[in-house]
Amino acid sequence: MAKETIAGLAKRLGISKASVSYALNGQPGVSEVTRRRVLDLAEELDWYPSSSARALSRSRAGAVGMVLSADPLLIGTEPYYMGLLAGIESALAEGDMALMLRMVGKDPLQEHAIYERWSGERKVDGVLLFDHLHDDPRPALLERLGLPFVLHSAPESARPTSFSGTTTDHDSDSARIVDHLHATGHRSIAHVSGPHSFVHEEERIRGVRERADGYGMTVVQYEGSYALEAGHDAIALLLRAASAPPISAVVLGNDLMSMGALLALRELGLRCPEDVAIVSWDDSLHCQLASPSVTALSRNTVLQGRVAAELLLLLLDSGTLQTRSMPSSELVVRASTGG
Amino acid sequence: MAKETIAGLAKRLGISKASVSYALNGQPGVSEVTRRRVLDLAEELDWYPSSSARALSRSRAGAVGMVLSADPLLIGTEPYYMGLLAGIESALAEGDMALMLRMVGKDPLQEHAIYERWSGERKVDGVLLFDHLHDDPRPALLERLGLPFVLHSAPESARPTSFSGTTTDHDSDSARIVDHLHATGHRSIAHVSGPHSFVHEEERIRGVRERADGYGMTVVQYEGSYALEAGHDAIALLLRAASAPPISAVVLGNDLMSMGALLALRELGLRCPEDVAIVSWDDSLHCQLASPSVTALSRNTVLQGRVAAELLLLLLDSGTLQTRSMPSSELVVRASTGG
DNA sequence: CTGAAAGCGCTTACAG
DNA sequence: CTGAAAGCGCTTACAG
Repeated sequence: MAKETIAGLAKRLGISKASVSYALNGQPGVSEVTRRRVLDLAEELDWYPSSSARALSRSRAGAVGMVLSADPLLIGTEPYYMGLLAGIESALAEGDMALMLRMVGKDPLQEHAIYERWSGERKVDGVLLFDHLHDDPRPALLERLGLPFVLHSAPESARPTSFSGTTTDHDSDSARIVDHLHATGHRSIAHVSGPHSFVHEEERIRGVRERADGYGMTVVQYEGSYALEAGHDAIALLLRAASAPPISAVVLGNDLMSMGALLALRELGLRCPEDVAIVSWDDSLHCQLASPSVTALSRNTVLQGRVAAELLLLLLDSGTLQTRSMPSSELVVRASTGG
Repeated sequence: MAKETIAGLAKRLGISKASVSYALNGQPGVSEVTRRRVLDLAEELDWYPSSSARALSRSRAGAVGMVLSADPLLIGTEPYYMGLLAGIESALAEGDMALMLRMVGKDPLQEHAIYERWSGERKVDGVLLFDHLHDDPRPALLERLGLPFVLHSAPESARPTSFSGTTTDHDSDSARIVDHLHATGHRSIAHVSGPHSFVHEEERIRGVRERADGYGMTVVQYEGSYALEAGHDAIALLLRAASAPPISAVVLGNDLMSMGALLALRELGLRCPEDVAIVSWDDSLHCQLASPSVTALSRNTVLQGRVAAELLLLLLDSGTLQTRSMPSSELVVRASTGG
């Protein structure tokens, strides 16, 4: 069977290609009777319009792009990204948009090159941006390229002027964690964040410090890499440095570093939570399975992906810039803080 | 700046569109001088040919599709899929092919509908098939649709007659595991597999049984779902059933079930490995972090994805059907078997 | 409501 | 080696 085309359908039905197209796309310009006949025939023949022909004539790719730019090792072990992907995918599928996925290392130039290419080839209609960086060059680049985008976890201050984005209330997340530690008796804590180059880490750091200050708690900050080893090394360093009062709880920026912290405590012969309590800024199966299980901030990553994708669809369909705040996270209290 | 086109470049250079096209695509039909001028101008203008126009005139989408069809919860926690994706992506990027990703639940009809659509819209040039099922309807469907595909982990018996595929030597994997258990003194073991509907599970089951038989070992088989709870429940059930000699080691089909098994042992007050040893058929960070750490078969999932993608590219470029066997896995011995 | 025609931006025989 | 032209399969003003 030769591939059917719109011309073929038109001939079979004795009408013009235009009518078939109108019928297919729900456009006015055909009678209901004709429309039904077209739709029925398409269904009967299992026929779908060619995506590339459509893309060419509509000047719309029908796809959005996402670059996963992180240490491949991290991506593989971080459940965070899979959740994000699942959410994105579900929203895109509903909007009949395809997801174009690329994974590259931490090299920003590679990521930029992909955007240039996508824009030049008109391969995607828009882009999803995650992990907002301090002085992030990507928004300006995408604007120059004319590629619409949604910035996930944009700073609260970013009003929907030049781009769409989701915002996360890091202050509230920070407060949740610090409040819990204060309530369980901790007065001197450490905060092992992810890289300061991420905007969300800056905000978390400020949030934790301000909340702790409010309670008169001491907080030592340490910059980690999100890798398990970073959590391990941070603990070793922080607990070696004699501080008064001694650190009795450590907040770590993700689940991997929290696992590293647990390992380090074990090596040092320290008990958790009796000697040192642990809180993870990301929940995952690792936190649940660890012994002791780890108290963690549960952010709904699937929902986050979904909302970001929805904002992008909205932007592409109607040009509407919008900011949506993510629902606040929940602290799941487990054994690592005596839960 | 209006979008450049091939016609624009041709005009600027005072040559025909055809020449520009030939130059761009490395085709004969242009002098080296002209080719250079074209390439230089394209570079200077940051210009790339429109992917949809290309796709339409070449009748080639420039993308391959992959449907992740599994319990979303499983996908999120299984590092397996991320590794696969990373490998696939790296091979495709080198071949200048895009990856079209869809995630659906376990409903096979949904997956089939996606293939029909992709084929009808000519949205992808080929498809990557994972998790080969017993009586898998997908190969026949894809053949009917005219969509080339690669079957990952096809049975050894499948010669490259009708499709390309990778093969895994499950016998050797099984032997590796059983040998280790036998060497560490176990004579009565249980094997908690994944669903029997997967071809690879059938082969593992046979492999384990045959090898155990060779040693005169007893082996009880149990069908799990790959979910953590399945591993948990299996342990409870298997150890309750009094068998002689009592089961002293359990092999579980993936890392999640192995974690469940560990939890169940703890609940039952049994020590691992002293009372019951554990082996996981998939290695992951979970196996490393668990206490005790879990002996696991380390399959290189990144490589597996890469090879599958390479086979598909080969098939699409040259029509060559080929079978490639995956390198055999390595058993990483850890504390759960007394390592 | 319908049809003939141009256009989307490439590739590719076909003549020169 | 180069150019003019047809074709890929849709969509969309534009006339009727």
